[in-house]
Amino acid sequence: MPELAEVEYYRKRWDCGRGEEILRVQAHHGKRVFRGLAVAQLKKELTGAVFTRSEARGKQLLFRFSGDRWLGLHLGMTGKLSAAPPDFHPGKHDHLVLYQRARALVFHDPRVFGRVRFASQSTAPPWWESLPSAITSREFTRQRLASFLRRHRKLSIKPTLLLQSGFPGVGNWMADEILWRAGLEPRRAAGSLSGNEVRALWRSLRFVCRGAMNHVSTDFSDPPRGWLFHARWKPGGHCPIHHTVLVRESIGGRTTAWCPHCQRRALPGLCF
DNA sequence: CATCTTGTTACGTT
DNA sequence: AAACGTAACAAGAT
Repeated sequence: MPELAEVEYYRKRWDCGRGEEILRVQAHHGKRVFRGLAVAQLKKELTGAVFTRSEARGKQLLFRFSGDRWLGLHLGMTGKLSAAPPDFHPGKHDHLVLYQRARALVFHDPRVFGRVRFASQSTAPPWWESLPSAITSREFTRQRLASFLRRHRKLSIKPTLLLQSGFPGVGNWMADEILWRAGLEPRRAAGSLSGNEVRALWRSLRFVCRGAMNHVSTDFSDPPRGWLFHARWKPGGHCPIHHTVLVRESIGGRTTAWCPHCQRRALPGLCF
């Protein structure tokens, strides 16, 4: 479930524990979220460490602790972070719990597609450092977008937007929202976009990412009225602009909702 | 009960 | 060598 803004929302759920020591770590070796990880070492090295700060990049989360300890989290499809009272008893899907004096920091993930990483080193771990720059950053230029689309020219634009190496944080609902606003058919090949269409896509990417961060990341409220978000999951949902019935189909293996009126090749697009 | 899912990755093919 | 398409992973909702 969590995309860009939801991930940022969950990151902040642990902010209340900043500056405080981890007294005890609850983690069960063998749970899927710990795949490839030495859980005993994580427990040992995080115990006694002070949680200092955290950051989100796309769907990736990195929590820093004193003593050069780094905890990486990915929330997968159903992951959530929360702060609970210090006497919290973990349930079946509470895979990692960091106990502090005043609270418990909980990582909960029923579907177990999420992932925990851990590193003990003076600089941020390599997997973090090599993440692409944010869509809302200065580095995300139209030229960079165009070259990414060229590299994946045979792939439909919808699954292209889901590639985290190019569009960090974009998930299924954001991709549909972005294409709708850019006026692009989701099945178009990434390499088939004209200059104007690339420009529209770039603007739409920035608009949707900024909007999602502003509206969703602080309190998990829904995006504003008029966003496709509100219509896309209802069968028979209507385009917020033209009230056309949305098409729902699987594209690149994911359910896609789109407006056959707005998202047509002959139209200039830009339903802002 | 069958089918669906807002994410990623492994694997075989192009 | 890269890019591409598909299946697989798991559990809960409908």
